[in-house]
Amino acid sequence: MADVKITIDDIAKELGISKTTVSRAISGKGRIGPATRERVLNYIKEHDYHPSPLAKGLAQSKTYNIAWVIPGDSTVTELPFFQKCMIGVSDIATANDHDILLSMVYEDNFVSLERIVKNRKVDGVILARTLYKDPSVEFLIESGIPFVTIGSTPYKNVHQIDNDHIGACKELTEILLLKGMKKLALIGGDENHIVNRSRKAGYLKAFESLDMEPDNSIIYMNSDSKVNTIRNVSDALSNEVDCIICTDDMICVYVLDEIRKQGLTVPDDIRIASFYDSPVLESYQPPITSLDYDPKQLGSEACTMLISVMKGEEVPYKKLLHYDVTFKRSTQ
Amino acid sequence: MADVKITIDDIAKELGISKTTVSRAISGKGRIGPATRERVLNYIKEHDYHPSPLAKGLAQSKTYNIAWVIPGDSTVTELPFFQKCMIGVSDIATANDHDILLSMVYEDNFVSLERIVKNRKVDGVILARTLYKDPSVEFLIESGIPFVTIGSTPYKNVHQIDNDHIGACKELTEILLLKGMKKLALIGGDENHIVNRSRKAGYLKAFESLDMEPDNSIIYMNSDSKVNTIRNVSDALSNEVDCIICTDDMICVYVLDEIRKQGLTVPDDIRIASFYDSPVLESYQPPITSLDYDPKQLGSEACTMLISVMKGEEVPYKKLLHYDVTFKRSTQ
DNA sequence: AGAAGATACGCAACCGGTTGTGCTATAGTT
DNA sequence: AACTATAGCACAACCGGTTGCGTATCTTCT
Repeated sequence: MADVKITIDDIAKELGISKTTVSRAISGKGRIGPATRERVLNYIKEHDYHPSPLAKGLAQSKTYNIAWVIPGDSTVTELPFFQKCMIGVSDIATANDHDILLSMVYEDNFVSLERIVKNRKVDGVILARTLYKDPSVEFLIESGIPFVTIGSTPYKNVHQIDNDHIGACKELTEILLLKGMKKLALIGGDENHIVNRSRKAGYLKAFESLDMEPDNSIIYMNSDSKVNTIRNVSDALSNEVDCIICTDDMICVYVLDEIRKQGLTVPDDIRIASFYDSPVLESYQPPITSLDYDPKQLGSEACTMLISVMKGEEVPYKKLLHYDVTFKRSTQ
Repeated sequence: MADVKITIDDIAKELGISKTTVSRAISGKGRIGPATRERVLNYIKEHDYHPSPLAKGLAQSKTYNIAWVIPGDSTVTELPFFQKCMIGVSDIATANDHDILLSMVYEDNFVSLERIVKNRKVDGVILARTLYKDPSVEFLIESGIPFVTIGSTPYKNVHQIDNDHIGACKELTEILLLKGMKKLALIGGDENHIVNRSRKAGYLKAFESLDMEPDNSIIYMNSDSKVNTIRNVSDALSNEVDCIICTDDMICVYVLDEIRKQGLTVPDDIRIASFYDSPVLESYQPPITSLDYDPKQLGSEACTMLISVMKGEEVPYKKLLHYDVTFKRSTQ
């Protein structure tokens, strides 16, 4: 640390060779004698030399950074989902000598992302958003920068990765239907959000595959607030449903509260199923049927995908990660 | 976007002036005619020119990046705390034309941080960690890079910012003591973590200020697992305590579970108080006494502090943020 | 009107690397 | 022995900005 700052020129001078040679010794590219190479590498180890990423970047028009773009909206940041994802991204990025530049965007603005991309501070972008139709995707397409989205989008020829929400919810719904549920309600949030949209699609698919007809009057996709959710539960109960699937576990908490208030018990009077998005239901009694998935894996797969894309490799545009359909917390 | 990439030279040539002048027009430094300046600025707007941060950085030995360092350990990432903090950091950084480079560190290694600092990819560091004694702080001191820590550290002459956990817990304890609690237990996690350590200190201070003697046999600072916590609760109950303060709300959940199991009710048989670290207690019935603080503010203050430090300004080493002691969720 | 000072701008070096090209000595071929 | 191929290395241009210094033009003052 004492050495103020040591450059490639210093090394060249010290070793009596040209900086070209030093550079080649480090990168391993170009023709270089093994003995010389060894000398340089040793010198570098000894003196704890780290090449300036700025200079390197300037010369190669690369930054060795990737952008990690997540929503900053308060409702989303309550969930540990993105934070877990980020660990996966971080691991893979670090392993590939890339650093992560953070960008927080909001439902109605992504200036932070624009800045980073237009300034060319990154070589690629991982866009982790929740909206199905998302203007920032269009921006990225325009810009020409390599990117992958976490969460499905309707845009074509965009690299995207997601958990198989459709498949998981289809499976869950099928299981419940086969268990004999007659009136199976779905209570979910805004369909502009990928997760809700997908889970509803899975719900419908299950009916289709079993050749049954879903009852649209007990599908509630506007449960964005506690108030709405409670209204929907009441309505469902007055419709005498025997089971409710919640598209996320925050909704599930409200549903359970309301059911308890009305004097009903789970699972005797009514069954409840949900997805494991956050730990709020972790210690709930009785344990709730909920499906697991692994955000960290989602992150690392996304990063792996992006790095391939940045290398110019041919990568399939879409990848789905399967849920762990083992009902870990279920007693039902 | 069509223009492949436009450089400062292009602009100079196009406008028939030197790149020096263009550079000065942009930065505003150096003597330049207002008319010329206007021309350049207009051209830039028109052609959506963004100077290369790499070139700029290389020339000035600055990166315009700051590192955001957080723990990647799974127990920590469950909490939305750091994510909320990050929003504050992001806002301030963006407003000051800085970007955020992410670094995930672990209790037993901070290679990611080392890499970023040694590679000079950042101009400053915000270290958001939970350990009281933290080797990465020593590393940062050694390196000479400007940094601030979120969370108090015992190191001297280190810029640090934290919520006033001591003050808040002191106040909470005092209130409870003044309400007449005779046997007031404290159940907390490992004292190597800043928060636990501070809250215990506040607890003790309260007794001191009221000239009372704390009972060490009902202070349990090893509640790091559910098992330990439950054992501690049992022990406290057998000691016939009339109130329990939990150092965090995850502990509080376990405490409440156990109390319920033993057939006791809150707050009639026993009172429970905690801190609002995550939303797990949000919908608990009955609402639990818990103190609020604002992670986002913590983040933005930390970033503001860092930027001052980077500018070389004189900044007090320590700053405490006060809690909102309004007992929002309390009915007790 | 001439000198002094201020203003506007250009020249060229520099930040710290990468890389295409060319030169030289050695090894390999016939 | 003469000729080519190749390995090992250096030169110098280049990436895209910033900045100290020098110069030409314009004010201003006496």
